[in-house]
Amino acid sequence: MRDVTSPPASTPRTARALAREAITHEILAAARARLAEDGPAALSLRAVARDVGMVSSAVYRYVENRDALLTALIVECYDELGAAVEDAEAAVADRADVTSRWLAACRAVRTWSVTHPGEFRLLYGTPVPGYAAPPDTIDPATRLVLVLVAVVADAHDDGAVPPLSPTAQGDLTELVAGARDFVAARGLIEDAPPELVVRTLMAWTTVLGTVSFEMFGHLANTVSDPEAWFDVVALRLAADLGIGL
Amino acid sequence: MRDVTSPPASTPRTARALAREAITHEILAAARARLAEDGPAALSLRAVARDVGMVSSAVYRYVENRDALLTALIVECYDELGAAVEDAEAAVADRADVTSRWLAACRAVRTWSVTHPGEFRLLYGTPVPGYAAPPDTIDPATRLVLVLVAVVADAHDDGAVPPLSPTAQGDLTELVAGARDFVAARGLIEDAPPELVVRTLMAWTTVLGTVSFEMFGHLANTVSDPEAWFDVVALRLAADLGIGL
DNA sequence: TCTCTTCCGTGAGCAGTGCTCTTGCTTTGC
DNA sequence: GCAAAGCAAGAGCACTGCTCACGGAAGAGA
Repeated sequence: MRDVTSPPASTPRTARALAREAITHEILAAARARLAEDGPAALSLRAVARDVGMVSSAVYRYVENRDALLTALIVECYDELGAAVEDAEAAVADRADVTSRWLAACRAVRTWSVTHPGEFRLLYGTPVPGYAAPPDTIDPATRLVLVLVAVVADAHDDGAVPPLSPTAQGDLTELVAGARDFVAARGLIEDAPPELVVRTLMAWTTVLGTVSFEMFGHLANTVSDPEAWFDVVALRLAADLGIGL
Repeated sequence: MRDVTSPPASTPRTARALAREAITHEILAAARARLAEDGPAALSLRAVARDVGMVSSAVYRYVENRDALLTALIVECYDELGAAVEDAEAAVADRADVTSRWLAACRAVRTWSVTHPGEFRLLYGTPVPGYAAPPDTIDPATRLVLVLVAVVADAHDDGAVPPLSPTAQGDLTELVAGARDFVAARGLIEDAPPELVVRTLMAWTTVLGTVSFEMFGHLANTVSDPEAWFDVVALRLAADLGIGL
C-alpha cells in the first residue's frame, strides 16, 4: 500500500523512517520535560536517555550531540512561542483596535514564558557555555517580533501615530538601518521613520526585560502583582509608541 | 607585634587567619577568571583548584561548596558594579545636570558589563540550575539601582520633572508599594508619586534589557553600533523620566 | 526465499565533574 | 616540647558528554 500523497523519491517515508521520526520526537519531548526542572545548562543527555528507556549511547543515533539537541529545542520553542503570540494577536476581533492587539501579543509573550519557564531560560537566558546558536535559529526567533512590528506598522499606516518627540542625536537612520531593512524586507513598512523603529526596539526590549525580571526573580519585593505590573508596562509602551489610549 | 586597630577578641588576625584570607582571595580571583571564559554554570571547582595549584579537595577547606563560591562571587561582583556606577555618577561635576548624571550612571552599567561578560552573566543571566541566591546578595544588588533612583529623586526635588502623562489604570500606588517603601526606607523620596516609580522601574528594566540584548546576542543584525544605541536608549529614558533635554 | 546491507541498541571505556573521607604532615598555642 | 588544630593530598563514589566495537534485527534486491 503506497502513499501517493508523498513521493517516495524525495521523502521515502518508509516504516523505518517513521519510527525514527517518532523516537526523535520522543527524545525531544523528554528533553523539554527535563529542561523545565534543571535548566538548559544542566540538560543531561544521559538523563533524557533514561527517561525514554534507552542507554545513553543510543540517543546519539538520533541526535548528533548535545548542542544539536539544544538547537532543535530552541527552534521548536521559538516556533511554539511565535505561534502562541500570533494566535493571541489574531484572536482580537476588532482589527482597528491596535492597542488591544498590542496588549494581546505582549500578554501572550508573558503567558507562554510563565507557563514554560525552562523553555524561556533556553531562549532568552544566558547562552549555554560552550554552545553557539546556529543561524537556523534566528528565523524562528524573529517570528514573535514580527507580530509586534506588524501591529505597530498597522497603527502607522492608519496615521494614528502622532509625531514621536524626536530627540536629535546623531543619525538614527544609520544606527537602526539593520532593523529598518529587516521590516522592509518583510514588506511591513516600506520606509519606516527611524523614530518609530527606535521606539519599537525599545518597547520590545522592555517587554522582554520585564518578563526576564519576573522570571529570574529580580522583581521580588518591588512589585506586588507581576501580571498586573506587566499590563501596566505593556500599556505604557503602547502609549509611548503612539498606539495606546 | 600586635595590631591594635582590630581587637583580637572579635577578629583574631593571626598570621594563619591572614594566610587563610589571602588564599581564599586567590581562589575567588581564579574563579572570576574562569567565569569570564566559560560562564557561571560551567564554573568548575576542580579547574580553579588547578589554577591556584591545589588539588580539588583542598579548596573545600576555604569554600564550603560550589554554591557558596558562587554566592561570594555574586556579592563581590554586585559590589564592584555598584561602586563603578557610583563613581561614574559622582564624577559628574555639575550636580544640577541630572541628565548627565543619569547618562553617566547608565553608561557605567554598560561599560562594566561589556568589560566583565562572565560576571554579568553571573549577576543578570539565567540563575544557575540548582543554585538559589541567598538573602545576602540582595543588599549589594540594590546598590546600583539606588544610584539611578537618587538621580531621579534629585530631579524630582528640583521640581524639574514635569507631569508624567498618567495613564489611568487601577491603583498604581498599591502595585508599586514595595518599590516606594524601598526608596522611602532609604530616605531618597519620602512620598514618591507612583507615576515616577513606575517610570523609573521601567527605565531600569529597559537599561538592563538593552545590555542583556547586546551581551546575549539578541541585537545582532539589528543595530549597527551597540554603544551608540545604548546612549540613544538611555537618553530617551531620561526624557521619559522628565529629567532629559 | 535467500542474501546482503543498513540500521539500531548495548555495554565498555575515556576524560571530565562535584563532593566526601581518610591519611599524613606542618604549623600553631600553651 | 607536646598536644591540638589546620591543611594538602589522594583515593573513591556517582555523575556527565561522547566514542567505539559488537551482535541482532529489519529491510532491499536478486
